[in-house]
Parts: sequence; structure tokens; C-alpha cells
Amino acid sequence: MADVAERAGVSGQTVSRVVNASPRVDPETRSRVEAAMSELGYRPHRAARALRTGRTQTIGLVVSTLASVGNSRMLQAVADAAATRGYALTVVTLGADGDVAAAFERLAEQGVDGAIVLNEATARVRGADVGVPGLRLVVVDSPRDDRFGVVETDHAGGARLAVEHLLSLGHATVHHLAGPDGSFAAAERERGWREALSAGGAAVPPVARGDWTSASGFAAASVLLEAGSTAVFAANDQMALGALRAAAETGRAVPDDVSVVGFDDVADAADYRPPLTTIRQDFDALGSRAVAALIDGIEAGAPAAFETVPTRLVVRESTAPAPSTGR
Amino acid sequence: MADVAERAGVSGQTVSRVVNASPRVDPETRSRVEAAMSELGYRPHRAARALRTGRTQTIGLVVSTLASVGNSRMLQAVADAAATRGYALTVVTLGADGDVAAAFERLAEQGVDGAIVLNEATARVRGADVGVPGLRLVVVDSPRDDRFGVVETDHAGGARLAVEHLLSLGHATVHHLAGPDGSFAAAERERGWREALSAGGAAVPPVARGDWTSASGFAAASVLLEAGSTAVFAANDQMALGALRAAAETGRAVPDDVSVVGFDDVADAADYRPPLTTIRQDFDALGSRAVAALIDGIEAGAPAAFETVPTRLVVRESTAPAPSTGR
DNA sequence: ATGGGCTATGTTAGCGTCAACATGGATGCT
DNA sequence: AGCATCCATGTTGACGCTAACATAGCCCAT
Repeated sequence: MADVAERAGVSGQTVSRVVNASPRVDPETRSRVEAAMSELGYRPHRAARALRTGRTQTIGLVVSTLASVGNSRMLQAVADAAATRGYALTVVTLGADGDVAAAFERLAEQGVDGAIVLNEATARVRGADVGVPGLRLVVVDSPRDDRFGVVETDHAGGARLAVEHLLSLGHATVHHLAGPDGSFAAAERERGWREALSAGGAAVPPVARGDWTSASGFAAASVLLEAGSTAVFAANDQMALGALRAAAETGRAVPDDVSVVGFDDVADAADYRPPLTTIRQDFDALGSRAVAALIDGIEAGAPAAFETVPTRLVVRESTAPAPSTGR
Repeated sequence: MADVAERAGVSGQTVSRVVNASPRVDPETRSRVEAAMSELGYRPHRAARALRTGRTQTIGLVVSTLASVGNSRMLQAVADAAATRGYALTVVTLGADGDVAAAFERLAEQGVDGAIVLNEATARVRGADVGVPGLRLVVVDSPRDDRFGVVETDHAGGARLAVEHLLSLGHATVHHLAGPDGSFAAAERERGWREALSAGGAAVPPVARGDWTSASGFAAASVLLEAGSTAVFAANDQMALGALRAAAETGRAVPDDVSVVGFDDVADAADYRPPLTTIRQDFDALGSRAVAALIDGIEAGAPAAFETVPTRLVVRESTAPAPSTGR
């Protein structure tokens, strides 16, 4: 910086002002400084700035696992949005033990200005230990809470879309292949399913529960199909994939004998057999809103936001009118 | 730090020595300092340390996209390995334009100590602009190059495994559903396929090319099946998924009429219909080796490493002996 | 023309840490 | 006993940056 200053014939402070786009700089001086910077390949030193200002221009992302396709997509959206805003993103995964406190500890050590917490960790975040004091937080898919910002997908609304679609096709009721206990998204999707069933005057059968993996979807769907279900709403696409295989193995044709709806609209869903009707979640919007809420909070002290991102039904070939004769 | 020093009745320098595990500290003093640190909730200030030492204890990860399941898994492995070594991980994605230079620019600005570059960006990295001078690099899935460390999966070996498996089942030859041009992994898998075919005395038919997505796999496989293939080796599982659908739509039974092998062993592959025979890639090993190579280079000045991680064949139900009468 | 306010720029100091050197006491060797 | 070593610890200064204050020149209203 001193070199730049000398070359441009100004003080270091003026260089700093140029770098930080301060309005208090003569245009002529500014361009002289800019020229010097690019000639010398000057790059501001982030650590020094962080030391001085107390802010690192870095946000953290806490995620339980990246095995789920949804989390990966969110991560990408978050990374892009953060980069656009000039923030670095550091990723912290929960260990196998899912120790949120340890994750926050690591974030605090790295001195991030704030953090985004992805869904699965949510239940644990709600416990007493809401991170380190002073660390701004935005939690994705969590019940509303003033202690941090919340950005969520409209899971319940999406579930309602799925159920209404199925009921309108003449199915007597819809069975639910639910996500794991402790997941906010799973609970909300289940709630939406339940409400839509009640609203439609249909019976509410017991749920079968999986853990988001296709293997668990296969196992749980087998039970449902055994019980004679004609319409299955799976809490995510991967479990729907398992359900499709379960149907095939028990000799049910999809969609003629049984209809299946997923949730997420993962890239592969269009190539499941048959192509899956599903609820599309807008991961990009979710990620960029989360980043926007966090950074607005950091930079402008904006109060904790609460936002809901809508979903939409994508009809493909895994759903059809109910079989005419009851099975 | 000053507070800790005072409380423990020592100087700041001694606290520093304790934090950095210097041997030059009396055990009794050390424990006194440690007590003071935990009582005061002291946490060393990373930015200050970075300013002083010139090292940030942070590594970068450059990735083109996280849409591919493999990349996500790698990212997770890298994140965990970095955390274990006490390094933070910051993720940089390539924009839609795939601008590697810009990505390196951002990394340099953040002052990472080194970076790992994931596969797809490889071809571009090899161009003149090998990052910023002084930035240590480990590239995953790249041809050997002294300018940076390389860690790769044995793609060609895996492909050979797939082809040998198929030939041993009596298939006259194996068609290849290749990955995109410009991908090192795709090129290597194709090479392995070609070599194994030649070694087995089988004809080498022209390849059909996709872009890793299931949709592209569907399209490309349709062509292959039209041509009467009985054995297809897809360059990844997602394209294999597309191939399975293509087979179904053209009335071929898998595995009775046509056998399909994938690559990666993605979590869902076991629930494809039929469960997919595939080549398992050890993403965790790949990620942790890459981190180890990078950090060894940073800390110990170890020379650029070159490592290959083996694969293995996972036989499921998508492969069977060739149909007895030629199709 | 004089003071007040405004603009462009400079000066000073310190953010938390650790490398380098300094110190003082204990130990060991001749 | 005398001197070289070694060990545990302390002191000093600087890493690169920017907040806060300081200064000098200018314009404008009175």
C-alpha cells in the first residue's frame, strides 16, 4: 500500500479511501491511484483490514451433510450469492455426532461475521446454545424465532399442492412417506399433507417414515404398498425413487396402479422411471435470500428477517387417475 | 490475550507460546495459562495471527458446480479433512463462464494458503494461468504436472474393471456412454474402456457422448440402443440412470436384453431399477488425500505429490450374461 | 474582507499476534 | 570456583490497514 501511495504521490490513507470507494476523493486523484494499484498489482490485505475493522467479510455455512442433493444445491446458491456481495464463504460440516456447538465454536474461531445454518441442524440450534453471542445467524428451514433470521421453503404449501393434485385425480386418500423425526422440513411437509387431506375430506392414514435416503424410501414404501395404497406422497425425490422401485418389485405399475409424487425436483427426477411428478423447491432463491438477509443484518443492522419461498407442482408421468376398481 | 496474561501472571508472549504449543514452557506455567484462557473464554484472533505470520490457516476449494453428486461428496470430504487439520475451508465456485482466473483472483484476495481444484476446471487450469504465483495448488483429477500436486481416481482402471466384467459375461463388445469433452475423468474412463476392449479382442465401437446429466444419458443411450447394443458402460451413474430409462422406453429389459454399468456408486444407485452395477469411487479418500497433500506442501514444503486412488466394481442387478441369440 | 463551512488530503496511533532478541537464574563441566 | 550452556520468560517492534482527528485551501454569505 505504501508503494502504491508513493507511486501515486498520495498518502496511504488516500489509497485506502480509493479502495473503499469513499466519496471524499478527487476523481483525478482516484484515477491516479487506481493506475498505480493495477501497475503494482496491489491487492488489499484482508487480514490486516479484518484486524483493524473487526470484520472479516466472511460468512460461514453450517451444514450437517452434503450427501443430500438439496443441501449441495443450497450451498452452491449461497456461495454464489456471497461472492457477489464480496464475502468469502467458509463451510463447516457437523461431525457424525452432529455437534452444533462445536461447529459454532469453529466458526467463532475463524471470526466470521455471520453464519447460515442449513436445515437438518435446525432442531439442535433451537436449543439454548444459539451460537456464540454476537454471531449473526440466518437459519434455513426453521420455525420463526427472533434470535435469528429465518428463510424457509413453503414446505407445507408444497405438500398441499401434492395432495390436492392426487385427490383431484380421484384417489381416495394419499399415503405419506415422511422424512425423519427432528427435521423441520419433514414436519412441515407432513403437516401440509395432513391438512390437505382433512380439507379434502379424506382419511388420514398413518405415515411411514424414512430418513431421506432412497434405501429408506424403498423400505418404507414397501410397507405402504403392502397396505394397498394407490397414491404415495414422498417427502423427497430420493425416497420417491425408492418407492418407485418398491412398486416395481411388488408388481404395481406406476402410475396405473399407484401414483407417486416427490419433493425437491432434483435434476435426476425427470429421468426416473416413470419421470417423477414432484414439488419444485427453488434452492437458488432460498440460498440468495438467506445470504441477503444475513448480510443486510451485518452491514445495516437490519432486524432478523422471516421469509418464505414458494414451491410449485411439476407434473410428469408418475401420477394418473386412481384405478377404477378399488384394489 | 493481555487479560489472560495478567490473570496467569505471565507475559503475552508466554500465552502465545502456550497457544502455539511451544516446548519452551514450564508445565506448571502452561496449566496456569490454560486455566486463565478457559476462564476468560479466550480465543486467539485469527486475523491478527494471519497479519503477523502471513499465513491464514485457510484453504480454498475451486469447484465448477456442485450439481454433480461426486463434487458434493468431495467437498464434504475436503471440508472434514481440513477441519481435522485445523484449517478453514472457503469455497469458490466458477461462474457460468467457468472463469478460473477470476476464481484464483478471489482466492488470492482472501489470502488462502493454498487451494484444491476439483476436476471439471482442470482443463482450464492447465492453461498458462496456473493461479497466482505463490499459491499452492492441488488439482483433483488432472494429468500429472510438476507445477502442482495431483490426486486422482484411477478412472482408467475402473473403466477396465467395468469392461472386463461385461466381457466376461459373454458380451461381444461394450458400448460407451462417455462424459463430456474437456473432462479429464471422462477422457480417462474412455481410455480405460478402449484399452480393455482391445485387450479383450473386442471391437471398439464409436462412443456416444453426454454431459454427466441423466437427461444427456437418456438421449445418448437411445442412440446406442437403436444400434443394437447389449452392454453399455456409462461414464457416471446419473447418465446410467438415463440409459436405464432409455432401455425401458425402447422395450429392452435390463439386464436380460442389455446390461448397464455406471461409475461413481452414488447413494441412489442401489435403488435404480434394477439396482445398478457400478464402479465405486472413494471420494472420501480422494478428498482427504488432496487435503493432506496440500497441507503437507504448505507446512513442510513437501514437493508436489501425485497419488492415485483405486476403485472397485460393485456388482448389482443391472448386468447379466449376454442374450443367447444375437440381437 | 472576514469568518464559517466545506472539500481533499495528510498524520497518528493502534487493532492482536508473534519473531527476534534480551535477561536472569539454574545447571554442568573443567 | 569460574565460565559456558541452557531454560523459562520478558520486552520490543512491526505486520497492513483504517478511524479519528488535523490541516490547508477554497467558496460563499454577510
